[in-house]
Amino acid sequence: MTSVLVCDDSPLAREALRRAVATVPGVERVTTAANGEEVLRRWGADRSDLVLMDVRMPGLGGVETVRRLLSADPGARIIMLTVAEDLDGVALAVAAGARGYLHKDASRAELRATVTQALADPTWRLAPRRLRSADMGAAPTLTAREIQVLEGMSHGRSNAEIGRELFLSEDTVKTHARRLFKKLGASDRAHAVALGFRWGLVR
Amino acid sequence: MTSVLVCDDSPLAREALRRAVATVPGVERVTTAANGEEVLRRWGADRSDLVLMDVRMPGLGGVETVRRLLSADPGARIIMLTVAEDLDGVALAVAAGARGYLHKDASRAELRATVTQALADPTWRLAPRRLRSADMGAAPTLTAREIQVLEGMSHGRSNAEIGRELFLSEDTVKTHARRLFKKLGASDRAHAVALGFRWGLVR
DNA sequence: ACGACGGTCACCCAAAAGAGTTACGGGCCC
DNA sequence: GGGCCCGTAACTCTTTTGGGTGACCGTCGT
Repeated sequence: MTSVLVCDDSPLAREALRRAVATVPGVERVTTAANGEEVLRRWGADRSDLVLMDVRMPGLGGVETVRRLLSADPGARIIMLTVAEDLDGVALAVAAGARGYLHKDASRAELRATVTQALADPTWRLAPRRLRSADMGAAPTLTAREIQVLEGMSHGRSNAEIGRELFLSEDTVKTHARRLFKKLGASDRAHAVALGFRWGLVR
Repeated sequence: MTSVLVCDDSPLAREALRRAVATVPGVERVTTAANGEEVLRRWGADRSDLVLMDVRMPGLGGVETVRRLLSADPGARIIMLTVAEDLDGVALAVAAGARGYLHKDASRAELRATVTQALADPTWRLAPRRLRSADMGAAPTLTAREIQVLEGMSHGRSNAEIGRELFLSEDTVKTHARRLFKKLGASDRAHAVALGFRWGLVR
């Protein structure tokens, strides 16, 4: 009987997650909880094979819940859910023993792939090197050039100035800019800079 | 009654800090806060002799919290906590009036020594010249409106979109934008967003 | 009562940005 | 050898931005 426990304080997110997880092949039961306390209570009576849990929750936070759950049951498999702003929390949760994490913007396919993998392989863990705060979650991978251009933007330089600085034509800078916008999902340079900060790509 | 206030958004780090600080000779009480807002709220009712605060926090950033705390109470003694990557943030916080900083991987002995020193000598400051890299004096004060506009920019919205969102004309948004650029010393919106992140004005 | 400041809006104008498209050479991986 | 990605560059065209300026109305403090 393969069962998964989904925990999120938002009823909407919880329900969406429940439905998504229920479509994963092999999953026979999905239970839900609204907070860390409920997860721990439920765990006493009924252990699931996998727990999906939001990092940020009222009351017992996600990290603290991971700690307690693992001290009660060292074999528990936990995947954290997170939003971009929460990189520190994810790092702590993984340090505390969570197996991996999913960005809340992850596609349904991504979620299903991760859950499938975690269920199939009880030893599965996210490769630790991917947990550097800079490329956590669905962190887009920018090339060195793109990061240089993004940094130029974050210092208030125009495309022409960035070009002079990097010995490139302005047109080339604009090409890099367009590509990095696309990768980051940014609508303009201000947005790109903000996302760069949020992803830890620039400082 | 010597008391210390510890502020970190991560419960794990907060608790570890609390325990470490509690072992410092002379410290009789350690209170905790999870974010900048809580520090400010708590400060109204109950002033501690020393504040240890993370630079990076959700909500009010560490730098902005330092500014507000000191404008409420110029005598407040604040030590910033940081990870290695955050040197600019530390420099800004110290420029804003924090007395010094501690690396998060500082040994417990180092932490205790620094806390002891800060408590013993109310005038203690980290040698300021060591932190000049990003120094630019006083932190800019943006109005609520200006911060709203800056936030809009950080989410990739155009001036017209920000206007619709805030029920303002585009021209008014542009006026706010021009003014906040001036205050921040920004050359364009991307630069303004970057400075907003560096000052802890937005996230 | 006066001035400073903040919020609102408008107009003009030049510069910059961004989207779309094409193109070519160099690595790198199957 | 054929993709695929990266870096480079150019072209056109539309939209947006940013600077300058002026103006009116509140509020707050002196």
